[in-house]
Amino acid sequence: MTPPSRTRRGDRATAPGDRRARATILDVAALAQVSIGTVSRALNGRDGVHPDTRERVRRAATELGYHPDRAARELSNRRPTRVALNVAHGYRRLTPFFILFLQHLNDHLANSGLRVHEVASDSDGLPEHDDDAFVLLGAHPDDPRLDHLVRRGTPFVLVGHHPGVRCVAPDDEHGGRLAAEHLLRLGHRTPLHLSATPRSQVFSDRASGFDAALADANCAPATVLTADEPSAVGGYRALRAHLDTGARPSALFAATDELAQGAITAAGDVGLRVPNDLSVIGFDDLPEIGTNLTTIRQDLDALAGATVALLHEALAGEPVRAVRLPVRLVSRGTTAERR
Amino acid sequence: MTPPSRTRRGDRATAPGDRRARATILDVAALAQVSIGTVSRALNGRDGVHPDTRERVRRAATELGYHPDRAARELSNRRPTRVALNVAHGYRRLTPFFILFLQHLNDHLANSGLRVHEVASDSDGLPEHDDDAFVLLGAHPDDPRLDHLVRRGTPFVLVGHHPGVRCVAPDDEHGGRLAAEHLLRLGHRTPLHLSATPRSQVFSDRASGFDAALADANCAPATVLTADEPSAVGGYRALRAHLDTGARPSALFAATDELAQGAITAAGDVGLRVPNDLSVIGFDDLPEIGTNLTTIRQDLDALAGATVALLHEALAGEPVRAVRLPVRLVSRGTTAERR
DNA sequence: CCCACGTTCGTAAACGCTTACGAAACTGAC
DNA sequence: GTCAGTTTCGTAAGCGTTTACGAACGTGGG
Repeated sequence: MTPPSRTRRGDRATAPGDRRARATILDVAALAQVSIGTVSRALNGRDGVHPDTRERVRRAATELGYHPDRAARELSNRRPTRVALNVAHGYRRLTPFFILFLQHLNDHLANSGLRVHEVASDSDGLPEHDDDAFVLLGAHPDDPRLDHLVRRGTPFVLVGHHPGVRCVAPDDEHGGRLAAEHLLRLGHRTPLHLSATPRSQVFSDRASGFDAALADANCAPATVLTADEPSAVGGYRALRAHLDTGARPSALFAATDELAQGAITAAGDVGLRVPNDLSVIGFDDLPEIGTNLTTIRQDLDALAGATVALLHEALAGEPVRAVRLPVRLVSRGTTAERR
Repeated sequence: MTPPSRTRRGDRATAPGDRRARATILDVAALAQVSIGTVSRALNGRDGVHPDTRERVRRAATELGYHPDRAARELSNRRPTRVALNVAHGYRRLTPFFILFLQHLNDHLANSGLRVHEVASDSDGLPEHDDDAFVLLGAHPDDPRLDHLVRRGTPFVLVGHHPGVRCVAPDDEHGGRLAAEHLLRLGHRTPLHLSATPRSQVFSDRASGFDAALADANCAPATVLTADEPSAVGGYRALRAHLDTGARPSALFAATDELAQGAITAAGDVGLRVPNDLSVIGFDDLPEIGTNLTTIRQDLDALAGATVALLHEALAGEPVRAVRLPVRLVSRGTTAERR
């Protein structure tokens, strides 16, 4: 075997005092004591690389903060950078909200020289190597995919929250808070909270913001109704069951516009008028919801834009950061003063 | 002089029956009977190229539909693709509308791997060669920059209209039409039209759509008031002068929200109430306008997104197309039925 | 001990472009 | 007709990656 090739630039890694120069595959090769071909194969998951070697290369790459140059890769590959969308199992189902977000995301991606390659909807399976980057939509606290991607050094963005990874999310907790404060201002001191199962991070953040604001106003934590699915019918059934026990709440915070939708129908069916007898506030501000719903608005387009911006940062090897997008209260016709 | 180099791929241009393969600099060099170095210099406006040769290369490039590969160029340049914004002289001044659009455009560009290099605000001067692509904001019918860019084969997008070039614009004419129809529905058959000078394409499109709808309803063309500047004070002065002659119109279509703003103030100053005595409808739907203005809304974010999408098409050498973005009526509190 | 085979890896070419360098051709003055 | 200076252009290296090819090594059977 010939000794590791020392090209004219091979010694750059030996003098790491260099200015802002990004590490190249040559630097990694020098550090790991292998050739550039091996580095490429190791990092791209090609086989024919000894596990030990692969590990050594990976370590060298992370040590140097190496990220392949997009232009060079595209030139060599003869294809644009491809990003795959990967939806967490069991998480966000194909709700209207979700589909809407996907459309915005697609637009932003398409305007970015990036190409959406694949949308895996129910993948517990770990991401494969065919794609250059990933957008993860939601994640369990101990999602194996996260660990997998960081280990492999693949650029990715998580839409959701997780400590230590590059992620973006609307400020769900603050949204819950806004909802509570609005209701409190209207004189409702014992509002209901309508949530749903599966109870994702999103739902618990909204709930905890809501409860925190109630606590600040010296109110007891809200009674929680849990719909068996995060949809209009789920919301309907949950509230209807509650009302059928004779309960008569004056206000309700639904974790989703769809849940709110169902709740309003249920209220109507037992003769309650909204907002006179029952104030209802939702979350998301879906344009589809025809009613005049008071809700917490999140800007899907901004969310999509931020996702793509972070993706570019990931591709460029910039440091990890988390983005939290503001939400705001949109006060419309389904909330009123307590009578 | 050595004969033109025939590399292993040099003969591809000789067999143009190839499938979707994009023309490379080699093909152009072969067709123009020069070396690739000369092609690069000729097309990039470097000097040291004989005018005749340059012309020959240009012709070869357009004949083959050649566009440099972005990845290769970035790899060689060691810098991202740079795009310059270039504002037409005398056209859109720095109105709030315009600034707002620039912000959206900047966001979309930044999310695109593209970098804004330069904003030339008052440039009759022709674009130089430092940039890889251009966004032109507005253009005269016989703007020399257009011809210049097409000749040079530089990728660009015009925000505005011009036959034969890649451009994007809101549907101003249809917007004017919507305004007229709204006023007609409310019973106003002799509305005023408040426009401004300089009378750009934008203004004439809005006016012609307005007049066309009036004509369809068998109404006479609207009386036109022309403000001496497209601002709130311009609008104020124009309408105030008109009202001071004793005229008492029942409705007015302002070509921009700012003009409308000024008009409303003028009406108030002579004791006219909006919308009871005078209905006012604007155009643009600026978020800044605090009043409850009925207006024609255009989606700035969509406009910016489309601009960037077209820019990518230009960079990729795809065929020219023009995009026209829909606008819609937002009916609020400054228009009412004629009494 | 030799040979065939599989595994692991290094070498170098290729992607399409820009540009430093130097060679050829032309210019004009002498 | 020479020669220096000026245009004009061709050659080749280099940008950072992927990957086909083949070399080196280890393994096992005979």
